[in-house]
Amino acid sequence: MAPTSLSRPASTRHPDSRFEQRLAQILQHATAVFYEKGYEGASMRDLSRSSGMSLAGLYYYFESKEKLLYLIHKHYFTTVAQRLTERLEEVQNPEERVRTFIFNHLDFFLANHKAMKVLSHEDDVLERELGAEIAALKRQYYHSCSDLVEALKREHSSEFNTRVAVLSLFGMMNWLYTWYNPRIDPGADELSRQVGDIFLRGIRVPAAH
Amino acid sequence: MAPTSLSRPASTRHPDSRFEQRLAQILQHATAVFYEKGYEGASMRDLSRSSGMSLAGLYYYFESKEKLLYLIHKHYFTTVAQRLTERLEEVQNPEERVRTFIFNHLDFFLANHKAMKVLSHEDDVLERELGAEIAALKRQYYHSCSDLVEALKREHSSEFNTRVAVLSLFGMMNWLYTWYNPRIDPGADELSRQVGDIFLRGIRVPAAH
Amino acid sequence: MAPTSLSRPASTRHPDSRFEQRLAQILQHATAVFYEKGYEGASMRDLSRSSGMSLAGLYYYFESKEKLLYLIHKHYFTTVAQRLTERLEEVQNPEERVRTFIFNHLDFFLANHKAMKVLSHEDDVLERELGAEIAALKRQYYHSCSDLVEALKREHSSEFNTRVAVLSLFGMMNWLYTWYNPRIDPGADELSRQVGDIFLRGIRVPAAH
Amino acid sequence: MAPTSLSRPASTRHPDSRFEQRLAQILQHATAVFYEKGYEGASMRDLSRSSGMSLAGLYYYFESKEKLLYLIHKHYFTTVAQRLTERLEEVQNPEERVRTFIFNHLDFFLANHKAMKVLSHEDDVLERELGAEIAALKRQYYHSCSDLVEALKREHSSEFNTRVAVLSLFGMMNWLYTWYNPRIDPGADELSRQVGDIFLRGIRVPAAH
DNA sequence: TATGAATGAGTGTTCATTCAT
DNA sequence: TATGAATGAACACTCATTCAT
Repeated sequence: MAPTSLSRPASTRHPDSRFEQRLAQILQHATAVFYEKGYEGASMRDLSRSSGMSLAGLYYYFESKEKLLYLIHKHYFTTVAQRLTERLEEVQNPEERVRTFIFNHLDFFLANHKAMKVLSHEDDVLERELGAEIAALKRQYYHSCSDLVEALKREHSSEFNTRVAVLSLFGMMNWLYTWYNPRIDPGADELSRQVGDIFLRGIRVPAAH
Repeated sequence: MAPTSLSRPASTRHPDSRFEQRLAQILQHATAVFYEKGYEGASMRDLSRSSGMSLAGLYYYFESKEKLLYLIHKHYFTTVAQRLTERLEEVQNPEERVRTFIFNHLDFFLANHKAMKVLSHEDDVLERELGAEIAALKRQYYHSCSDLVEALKREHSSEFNTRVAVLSLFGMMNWLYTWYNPRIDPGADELSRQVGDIFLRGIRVPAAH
Repeated sequence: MAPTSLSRPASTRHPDSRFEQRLAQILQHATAVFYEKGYEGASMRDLSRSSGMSLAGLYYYFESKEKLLYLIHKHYFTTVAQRLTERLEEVQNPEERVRTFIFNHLDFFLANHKAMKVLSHEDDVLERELGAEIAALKRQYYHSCSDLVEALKREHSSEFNTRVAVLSLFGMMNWLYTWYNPRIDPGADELSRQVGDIFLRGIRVPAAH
Repeated sequence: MAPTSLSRPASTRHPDSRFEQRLAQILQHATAVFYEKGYEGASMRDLSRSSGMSLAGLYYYFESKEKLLYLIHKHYFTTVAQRLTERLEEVQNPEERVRTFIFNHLDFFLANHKAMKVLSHEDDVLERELGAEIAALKRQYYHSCSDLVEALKREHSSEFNTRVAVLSLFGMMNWLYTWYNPRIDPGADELSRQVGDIFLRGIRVPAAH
């Protein structure tokens, strides 16, 4: 995890320093609190309590509550996108590549479900530069999915509205945070197979001619 | 729209009185504000400003900010469910009935997109009795969809996890609030056709034997 | 009960009119509410609720919350003082006259214990003219007691600080509202005998020479 | 003065720390404000003004207005009871022990008359646990007086209602806050002698036989 | 005679944040 | 590296009161 702009001058940090480790812990606690109470509903006092650090102490690690949310967004988005890249390197078949995207997303989603609710739910609270940066990350992630779907579409000579299809797929996946229950619902493997089935069968539309 | 428990004794109200009308206006303004800022992020002062009524004056119409959110939830959920019932009366074919559900939902969604974001986004902030009542409404709505899908499944002798399928469908539809853009995306008719296509094709899974 | 200055022009009132009766009822309800919550702690809404009259309606009968407290003070003080006058007319013996004062006070106190708590407890909240008028009433009542004690003192040729003695007597009597329990404590007759015993024995101090 | 439950963890406090000192100062200011305006009538803003600390700053020292009143009650009650214990250690004679109680009470009362008005006047506003704890303290204090009076009663073989007598004594003493004027009334020594005279002579009732 | 509707000022309390240490 | 102490601004909500009807 490598947050880019922190309150401390960059020159005094080195990767995986105690600073980074401590910050990562705080981010975890904060994620849990935002998960429970939402970003607006959570107070810095809540974060202080959950992390065991004093209110003032927290400000050594990030400069504002909003920046903290930014760091969370950035960390998880960077991570999920990076894993995706790694996994796609080993897959060539267009349909398998889409399935890989879905599996990667859901696998990460279920393993980090608190963070993923935060990312899904607190999508538009970041403002200005911070918001723009995260939005760019998301756009990029969206396009990496969109590209995979387009490739498949070409292979199948299908006809459908890619934008609607891809965003519907994101809807199926991101809405999970409202209903997924690990005790009764399938795990990442089976779930991504089922969602993949619905989506892939769903878009196999022979072009009309 | 008929809010159930208000500060005034029920006996002094009659349907569509000035009181009800004024409350309905306030609900509209409040919906717009919650849409913009979220429930937690919106202050009663924001509501006062947007509705043109004094802060104290608002409390004549509802007893708390939470009750206001409850009234919004209740109004829109009741309405969408009622329209569904009406529309389903005229449709017999199982597949058409599922398509009717989708169209009804998206039609209402797009016509009341601010409210629908509020309903989707502020799903779990209502507590205790208020929350339980709305949750019951939502469960009922979910089951009405689930029943339609089950009927179709029987007809097609398909095999799939109904729960996952139905909640994926809700995901496709409810996630709309994060991306739908009336200038570039299709209207309710076409959109519900496309979503319906993906979903219905997606679940047409012949039973293995 | 004849309050002196009300919001309605005097010319339109006549004694025991419906207006006076309604006001008297409101005063009773208000007394009960002030007894429970204190003057500052009670809201006009509480009074509205307890009297069954609308918030705005109350203002037809008195012009402010403070004036209402004034009316209560005035009514009860006038009444207890008037009864005292009547009772003293039939008693000549100095000691008996002091006992009559005590009995009159306690008899009234126990019969109107809610009001008496209000009078005792909300002693200094009335301001300016209103406060001055009630203070004058109380001073007069104090002096009527003080005079009786002075008369007795002369008869017995006792020596003691009259002010301290009389105010101690008032203390014994007015403090009652904090502890009197009708189920275990004696009634007005016996209680005033006991308090009278303590006080009268207590001040029978032969002058030193 | 050792408040029991504060917002800071007990482990980080040590007796007479700056925190305790500052809290004690605030308690003094608050006592003066409650004395002037009553508990309900005083606002947190009044306390802020009188103590020279910001409104929000006050909440660092106690968690609510009610808790503040509790701390005041507790401090003064604990102190007066403790002094009583010390003074009684040196007195054996039953009558002198009652006189010691009276002197101790009035001495403290006059030296802390603002606080004592608050304790007398805001007797029943504390609720639940807080109220119960203070009520227990008061009951204990009442019984320590009652025991002394009982002892005297046995010695004199007197007959009187102890409860009425003791509560009358408290009435004489606690009512002081409504009338005591240091410029014209006697000091603690003389005043407690006079009150003691009235009370002790008052209860010297030979048993009837 | 009484009230529904409304309000400005105020309530107790919490907010994210700062700064000396 | 971390915190105790403090703050101005804001929070949801209630206050006594008014006024057209």
